[in-house]
Amino acid sequence: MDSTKEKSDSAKEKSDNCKDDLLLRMGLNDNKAGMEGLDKEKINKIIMEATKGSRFYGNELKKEKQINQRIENMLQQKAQITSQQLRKAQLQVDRFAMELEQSRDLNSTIVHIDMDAFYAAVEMRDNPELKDRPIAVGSMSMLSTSNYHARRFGVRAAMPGFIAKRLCPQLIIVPPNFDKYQAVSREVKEILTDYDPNFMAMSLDEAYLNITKHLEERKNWPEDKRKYFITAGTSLENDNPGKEVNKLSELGRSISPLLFEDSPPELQSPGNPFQVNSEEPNNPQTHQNSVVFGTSAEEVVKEIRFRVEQKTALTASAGIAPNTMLAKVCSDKNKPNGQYQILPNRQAVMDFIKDLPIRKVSGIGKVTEKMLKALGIITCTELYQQRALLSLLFSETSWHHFLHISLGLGSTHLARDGERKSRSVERTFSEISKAEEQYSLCQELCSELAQDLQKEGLKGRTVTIKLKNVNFEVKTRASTVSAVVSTAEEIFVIAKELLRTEIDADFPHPLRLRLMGVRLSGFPNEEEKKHQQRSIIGFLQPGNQALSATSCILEKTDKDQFLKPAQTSHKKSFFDKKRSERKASPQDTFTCETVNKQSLQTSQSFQVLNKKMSENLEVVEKSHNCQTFTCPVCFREQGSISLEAFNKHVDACLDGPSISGNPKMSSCSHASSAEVNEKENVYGSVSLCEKRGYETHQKNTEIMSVDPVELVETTGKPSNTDDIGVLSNKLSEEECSGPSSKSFNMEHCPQNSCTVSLENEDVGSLRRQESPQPNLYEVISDQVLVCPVCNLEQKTSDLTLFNVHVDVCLNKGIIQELREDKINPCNQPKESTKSTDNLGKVQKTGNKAKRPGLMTKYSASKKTRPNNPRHTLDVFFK
DNA sequence: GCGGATCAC
DNA sequence: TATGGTGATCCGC
Repeated sequence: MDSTKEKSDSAKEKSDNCKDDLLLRMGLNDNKAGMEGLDKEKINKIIMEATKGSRFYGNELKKEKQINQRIENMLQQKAQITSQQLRKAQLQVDRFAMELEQSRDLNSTIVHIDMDAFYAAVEMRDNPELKDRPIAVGSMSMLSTSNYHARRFGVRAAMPGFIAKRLCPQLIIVPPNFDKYQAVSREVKEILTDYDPNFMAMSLDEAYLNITKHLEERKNWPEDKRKYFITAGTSLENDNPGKEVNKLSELGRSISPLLFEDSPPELQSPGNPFQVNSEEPNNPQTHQNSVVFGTSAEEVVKEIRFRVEQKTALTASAGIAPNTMLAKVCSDKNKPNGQYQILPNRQAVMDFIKDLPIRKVSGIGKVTEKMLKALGIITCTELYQQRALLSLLFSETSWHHFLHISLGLGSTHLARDGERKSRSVERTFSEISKAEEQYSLCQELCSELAQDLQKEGLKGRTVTIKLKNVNFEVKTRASTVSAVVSTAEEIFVIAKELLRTEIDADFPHPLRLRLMGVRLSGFPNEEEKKHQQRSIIGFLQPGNQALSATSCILEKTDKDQFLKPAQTSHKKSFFDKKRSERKASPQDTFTCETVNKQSLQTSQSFQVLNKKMSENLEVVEKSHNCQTFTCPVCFREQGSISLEAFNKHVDACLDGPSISGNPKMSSCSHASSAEVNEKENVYGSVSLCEKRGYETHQKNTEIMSVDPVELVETTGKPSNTDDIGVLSNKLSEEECSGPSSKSFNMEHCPQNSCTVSLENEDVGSLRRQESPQPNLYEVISDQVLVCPVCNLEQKTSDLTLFNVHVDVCLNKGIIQELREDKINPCNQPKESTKSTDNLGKVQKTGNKAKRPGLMTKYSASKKTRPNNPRHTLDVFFK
């Protein structure tokens, strides 16, 4: 009877914050008279008092309204379904159900292991003072878990600590110690490996095992291979010194008394420490100091739990079933420190499923539960009965999922962890409204993210920022660039721009933020990486005639490794600064940092740059014949000259080192590689380093372009080309470390010519091409690059950063603004002249005719960004 | 590709 | 005083 109470301990309830649902769930916290704890009314009252009127609650109400609207939409749609449609759907769904039934696989034995109140249990184990007391792990702001004692007071995971304290003033909140949990988790996983080397860890305290193979082998195992000695753990000794511990019947409580004493007494059936639901003929045999486990699945799982407890003094619960979906539900059934098995036959599965509330199933969350409840569906049986209707109201993915659940079907093999798809960092803080602080924070997040990315060697193309305002409204903004990025600086260039757009959009009102996050995704898969690899090899292959434009997508140089960790320069973190309330000057708090390094960009920059250039040319073209042009080669403004004159300048720029009207241009080299080599070997290498040291104010840009056709022709000198791929690595590693560094740089950069035409035809052809002409630009700049899109000087010598900036420029469509305001996007946010829009404001949307999806079909609202379109160049310069 | 949402842990 | 962080996926644009 009361064991059903403990079922409610499932992880699912942990994360629910919605008060309505909380109220419902609290019914599971009722206590017997005289017992310590709170009844549900008290719990709900306290929670409501602590919650009501808060911004958080306001947002919860708003979200609830949206869900209700979705439900209303769904019910409307349901009302329009004809009986004929329903019959047709029934046939279709039943056909599919039949197929599923035929493919039902009962041959696998899947185990789900779940450590009981893991973090809390570890803390209790390691601190005897916490024994017998209600504890939770987390902070005043948020708890990640609570022990069973605390749960009697309604203290749950995902509940803010300050509310928990009101529920249970004696509650001890222990700060989390993840390193320790990790170490314990490793110990557990070592055991699991013995039963399934390919087990799937879902988190520190949860894992799936496929023990099918183990069972097969185990059949023939002699007894001593299944025999384990019982050792009393340390926690045991300070519990009940005189207690007899070497009997299995005592294991449950004696070895890990802490948890058990918190458990409802009815779970502690003295003669049966392992909660099992079937009569097992070969229960563990206890001897003097050892125990022998049988060969059945149930015995295996007992053995696992026994070993885990012996090793860690912590208990685990487990579920055994023919598939993962069922095993997961099972592990929850006899929690804590229990196990449950669904025997591998259809009847057993269906019996189990019959009255199972759908909410118990992984994947059915709060919202889905509510929507299905509106259709009268609470149990799996009802889910099955309504299958035809569901197929008409939900997306295919969704109703397929529902059908699987209602038939008790699930995955029978443990999918190997796929490749990571994204990496992110986010942080909650007390309100931050000042733009410069927001930028500064953003920069810090980018640095953190970059560190994480570097550890895993990840580079991606899409940067997403996440903002949550003080009203708990969340929005994300993403930007995809044409080449992978990974360093803090690269990511920040993009993130900053996204942030700036949002700040501008709300101007003159500040963004009142409580959370900010940065994510990188769009990692190239293995195939793409290989392709890039092949491309670079093909590109550099001597005599390669079939040099296609696409083959020029080269691997970006791996310069991060020689980039000084950006963070090391930060003595104090943003938060530290805030905390100490030492206000730095605006320039300090937010500047687009000049990257103190020089990097040679061999590859993708060409693609990016070329694209930008071609688009820039269009810009120029569209802005009539007399304009301020910026040379795409030397990046100097050419003043108001005609296209023809500008073209001549570009040609000249490409043709020779001396450029008319550009006194600051130190070289725009078209020397032979030998010349360059010599020159740089003798002078350049040293001078560049020196320049950075002593002449940092001086602008110095060197540009080389490489026409691939000529490159191929000149590959008779292998030394010129073979090493291009590693060129920047070497260069930057040795950057400024000695005279040799720069010579390397030049040595491998074959000179060449590149003609840039502003004739319409050429511009058009550039534009039309998916991939630009395979020209390879290498820009070496000591100080300043000029963005060919926005025409503004970029305070960076890092070409990749520069390219990212250009990408961002294009993506955000800020060219016009920039040209007008002459505001560098790397600098302080400008005062936007844009009127505030209703960005983020909720608007109703009409019903769509298409088949609904679970998540959005019945969406109650839609956000629009009327004044913040994703401009394309075409739009901009129309 | 983007943005909002849902879900798990 | 005070309601998390990370990753994945789906769906409609």
